[in-house]
Amino acid sequence: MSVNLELRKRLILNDVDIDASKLSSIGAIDVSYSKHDLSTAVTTLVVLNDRLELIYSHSSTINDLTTPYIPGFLAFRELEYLKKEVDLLRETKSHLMPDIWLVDGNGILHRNGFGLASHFGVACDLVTIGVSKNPYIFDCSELSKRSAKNQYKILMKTLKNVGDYFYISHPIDKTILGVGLKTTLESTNPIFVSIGHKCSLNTAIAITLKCCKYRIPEPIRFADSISRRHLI
DNA sequence: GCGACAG
DNA sequence: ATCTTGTCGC
Repeated sequence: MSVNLELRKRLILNDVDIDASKLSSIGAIDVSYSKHDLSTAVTTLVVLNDRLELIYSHSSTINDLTTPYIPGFLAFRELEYLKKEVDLLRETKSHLMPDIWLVDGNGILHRNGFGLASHFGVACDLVTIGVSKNPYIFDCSELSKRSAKNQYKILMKTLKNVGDYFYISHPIDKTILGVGLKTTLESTNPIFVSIGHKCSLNTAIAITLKCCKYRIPEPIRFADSISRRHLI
């Protein structure tokens, strides 16, 4: 908990050294879990070039997973594994270090304004964007949760073209935390994009869109499918 | 007590 | 997250 607060002080919410028009590479990391063996998981780091082609991947098996997943505390479970993969890349293939990272989880679109993508960005000093497939629900009571879900349903119907989005604000202070973004013409459900670290929301949206051939951005799709394959 | 809640 | 199954479309 004290670690989180120390990291949070260093969070940066605007573009730092990022020129979306001349991105050379983009990275992603994903963790897949075994259903049969609760202590086993696989972490996969991928690097894609500016044409969204896979140019590097590395996977590590976790055999002693003990931390459970608790909603709102994803970073508590996954951060150490993401950090390990980045440290390894820095040691062995530093010339492949991506300009920007997509993280499977939210950035500031979070109860404490500091989700996994932000933790990861600050802890490793990387430019990160948070991407999640499901809406983050702030509300606690069943009643307000249901109304929040209904709100999302209504907002989803307003998305018509690729690149359309709706803002998601903090339920109390109303600050903008992220967007629900339509990434392909075919997809009914948006993805949820937020600032991770050292990146503005507009840049996060633009880069995420550039990465989408399908609903889920290519870097995350690659990391997800490779880590899942390693698990078998 | 049980299920739901980014993954 | 994980599992299954089926269905549609290229």
